[in-house]
Amino acid sequence: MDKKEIQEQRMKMYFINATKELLKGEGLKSISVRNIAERAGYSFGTLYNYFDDVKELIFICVEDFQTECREFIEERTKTQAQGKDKLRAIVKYYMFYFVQYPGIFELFFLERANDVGNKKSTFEMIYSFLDKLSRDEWKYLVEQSALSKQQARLKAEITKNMVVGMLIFYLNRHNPQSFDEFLQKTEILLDEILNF
Amino acid sequence: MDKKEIQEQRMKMYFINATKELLKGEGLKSISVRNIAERAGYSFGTLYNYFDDVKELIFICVEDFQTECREFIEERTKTQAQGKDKLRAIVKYYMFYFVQYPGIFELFFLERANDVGNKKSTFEMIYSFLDKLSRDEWKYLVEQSALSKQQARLKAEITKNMVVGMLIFYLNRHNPQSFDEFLQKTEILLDEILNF
DNA sequence: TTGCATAATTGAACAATGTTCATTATTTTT
DNA sequence: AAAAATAATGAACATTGTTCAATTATGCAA
Repeated sequence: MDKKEIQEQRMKMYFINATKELLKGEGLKSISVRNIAERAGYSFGTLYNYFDDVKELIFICVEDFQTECREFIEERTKTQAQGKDKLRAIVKYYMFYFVQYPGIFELFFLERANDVGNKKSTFEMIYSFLDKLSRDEWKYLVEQSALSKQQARLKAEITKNMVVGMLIFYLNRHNPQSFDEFLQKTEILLDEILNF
Repeated sequence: MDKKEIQEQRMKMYFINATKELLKGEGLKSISVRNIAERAGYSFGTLYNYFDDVKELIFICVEDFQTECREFIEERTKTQAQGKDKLRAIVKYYMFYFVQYPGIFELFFLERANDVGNKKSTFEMIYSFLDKLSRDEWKYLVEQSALSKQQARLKAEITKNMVVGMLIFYLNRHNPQSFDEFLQKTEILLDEILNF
């Protein structure tokens, strides 16, 4: 039935939006079934009529946040001309997005891949997310003969992994202590990687 | 009293060793107060006569594991002559140690810095751990005029952060899937960073 | 409108978590 | 041996995710 479909989707949305609000606000630690359900205006039991478990709900949020993150970056970099500067900016705003929403960072990178199935593709999406965001710029630099295709691949890989490490230390360990220092460090290390 | 001191230390050791065994074996997820206490041969309540909370117990393990990790690396690299190869080897075995004990990786890098005080220094120790392990090699390379002091600092920083990112993706997300691929990727990326 | 059948919502109940604390057991001192 | 001090214990509490029988709401046919 069509009506059923619409109603079910609407119900799901209530829970999804509640979860997204909590993740943005308080982060992963504030997520509980009872919390989500209360914010959605239903009992915690009702949640299980629409989702198998709380993980399913949380991983639905990942895709929404990815879209949001992409838009966040594009808004801030679309006017820039192709090249190193734009590449740097993309990576920078990619990091800033997660600094703004540490809960989403946890969700994207720290949540364990316990089990199976459909989540595999979600993880793959997260892993290649920065690659997709910066692909055009690396490609452009290769076409400009600024560096070889192989070197671009390696530097992109180094960047991708380094960025996660930096975010861990900053968000989980307050190292560096201030955002200013973090910003400065980001710039300096990206400069070193793009120093060709 | 001296006797009291010895007895208390001994009691602490029972719990610490039980915790270390669990971390090495099953990882952080298998850690529970009742689990630790059972393995130590006492009630879970007894644990609280010797530790403020389970976090204190866990963070004591960090220092022990750091010593173990340092020895693990030194055993495998002490015969090598100073230079790039040894530096690569140190970083590699640093990573291998955590691949061997993913629970210790979680403990070192993923456990949140919730609160205060004495843990600050523990986190600082963890953060600078790879720096300390590889300091002599970077210094040697600078002395050999292979690269500038500033560049060495930056490359060390890039490496430190990248390594954590790579371990996250490998241990938490099974990316790459096999240890062989992970090993290969490690070598290639370290080569690129040390390509001077 | 009424009555029945189907569907959706609910929260009590369960297991597992960390932590507290009054009670019990042990050891030390007198 | 009795008293005092110390240590060990597990019942109890507040959380957590999840299940499911019972309740409430809804849709539909008569």
